[in-house]
Amino acid sequence: MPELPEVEVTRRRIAPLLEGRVIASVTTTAPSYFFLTPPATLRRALVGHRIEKLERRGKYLVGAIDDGSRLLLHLGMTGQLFSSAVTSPRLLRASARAILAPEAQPSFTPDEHTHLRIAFAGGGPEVWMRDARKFGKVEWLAPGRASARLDRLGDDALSVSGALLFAASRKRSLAIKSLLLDQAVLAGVGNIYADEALFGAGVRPTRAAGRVTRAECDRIAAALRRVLVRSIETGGSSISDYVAPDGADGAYQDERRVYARTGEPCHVCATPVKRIVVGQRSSHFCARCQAR
DNA sequence: ACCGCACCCTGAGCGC
DNA sequence: TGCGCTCAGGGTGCGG
Repeated sequence: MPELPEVEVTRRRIAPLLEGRVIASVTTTAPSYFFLTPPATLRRALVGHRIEKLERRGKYLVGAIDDGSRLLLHLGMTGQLFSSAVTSPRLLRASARAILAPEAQPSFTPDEHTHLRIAFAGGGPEVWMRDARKFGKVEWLAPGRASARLDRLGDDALSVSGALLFAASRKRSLAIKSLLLDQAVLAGVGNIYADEALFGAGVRPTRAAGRVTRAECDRIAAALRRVLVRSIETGGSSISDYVAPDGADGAYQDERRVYARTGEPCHVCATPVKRIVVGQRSSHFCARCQAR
């Protein structure tokens, strides 16, 4: 679900609820691979402490805690991080959505997928994390402790340059689309924005990375920055699960040019958008606008 | 070193 | 209605 724009919008809107508040309690579901740090350890580490600042590294949220430790959150494919005070149809199953009229939908109550609930001293809305597929992650890092996951990440995708893409792609035989998705090259790019950027640059997703020219790298970098910034401005893409912490939907899905538009006409030339598989991920492009 | 693949899960939507 | 199938915004670890 969440790529850089959705994670950034989440960070901006959840930070006011989180930053500087003393954590009163931490409630979790049972231990599972979702918790890289076991729930009991997590509770001990967080209760009584404050998250001073919430930052973003690629698709990770990193909370800086008052004792120098850090809390890492990753939303995986279906992760949702939100205020306990909000409701949204996206927090409900389709079956529940179908039964209840929108005005009759009660505020969300924690279900079996609500893996983390953080309450604060002095009350107010809690911060809840829900993830049906459990591809997300929660990890606590003791003071001074490095994180292999964070250390692996390349430059943040918002600061991508053509020079960086050109250097990273030389002598690489994989598809340029797969290179863009490699978090060690660029942190934050996911399937939607890789497809959208390649469309914007007029480059086919299957092109061998090593054969992409310097001029094309410049165009890809510019298009990537453009779609990421625009998506943040519009609140991200709400395609199936993504909901902002305040319960609002994003609107960038309405500005997509190719992603999940298979068979629909290209907005530029009306050629039906094609869907193929590149590196085990569905990929969408216009065969006319994105020449071989 | 690089690259493709299986795998970690649940739920929606489709054809029959 | 229900079954079986495919698909889904991510990341890791393995083997060739």
